Amino acid sequence: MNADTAIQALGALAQDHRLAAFRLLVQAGADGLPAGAIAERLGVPASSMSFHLAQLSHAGLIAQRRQSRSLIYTADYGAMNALVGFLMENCCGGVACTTDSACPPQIQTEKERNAA
Amino acid sequence: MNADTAIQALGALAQDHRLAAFRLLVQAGADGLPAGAIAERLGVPASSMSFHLAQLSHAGLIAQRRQSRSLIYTADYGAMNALVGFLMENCCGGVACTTDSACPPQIQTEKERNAA
DNA sequence: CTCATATTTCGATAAAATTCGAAATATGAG
DNA sequence: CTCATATTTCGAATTTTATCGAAATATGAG
Repeated sequence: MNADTAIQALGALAQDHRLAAFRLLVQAGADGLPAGAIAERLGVPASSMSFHLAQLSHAGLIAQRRQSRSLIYTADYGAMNALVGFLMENCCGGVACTTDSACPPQIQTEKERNAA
Repeated sequence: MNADTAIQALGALAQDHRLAAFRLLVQAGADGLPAGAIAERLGVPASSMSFHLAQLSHAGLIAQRRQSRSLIYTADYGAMNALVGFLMENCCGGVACTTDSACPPQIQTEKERNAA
């Protein structure tokens, strides 16, 4: 993941309705949730929620599929993983930035993965 | 870490100059860097950089100390760690969201830590 | 085809973030 | 005290985000 992609993802999550929506989708798992259900559970008008879902989608954090009349959104765990990986590699000095590091040398950097 | 704090931190990192500045500070380690050096290395006017450093500081991601005429900024690894922890706990389904999970059950949730 | 449901797109407005020069503040040197 | 350096704060302009009702699009039922 490059910095521009990371900024897109960080920005997508840096908004309360979007973070809440993403968390709902993470909880919902592979089944996902239809746009209307997300909007209703968060008390946000459908058109506003649609705007936020588009942001998350554009950032690659969620995927969309149609099921009859509903558009079902699902969290993309891979994208989230990539974001966390980026933060750990670029913003934690290359090492897991935990003090009570339970698992310090196990984290493989992107470079190491590419080399393997 | 609660959602509001996480949103602050995510928003602080979701901007190219700020992300770049934070990465410089991570590289610089405990010594940190003076505001002027960051601004110069990123080619950003001092007043603009000052604005961005204030955002990062307000989000708790960096700390400030005065050394003679310079204000030295340093990355706060603990805050970064907390952010990564929040993302892993709340946005990865409670488990490390890695597919090739090197260290899956080792990650302790905030609840587990509080209980211990 | 017509109607109802689910959701997005449009458009206009309001709110927040970004930019950066100029002026103000803080510190130290002579 | 006066001057130079380092940085922030202020103010004003520009750009980006967020909000939400109304209209448009997509799908399926009868």
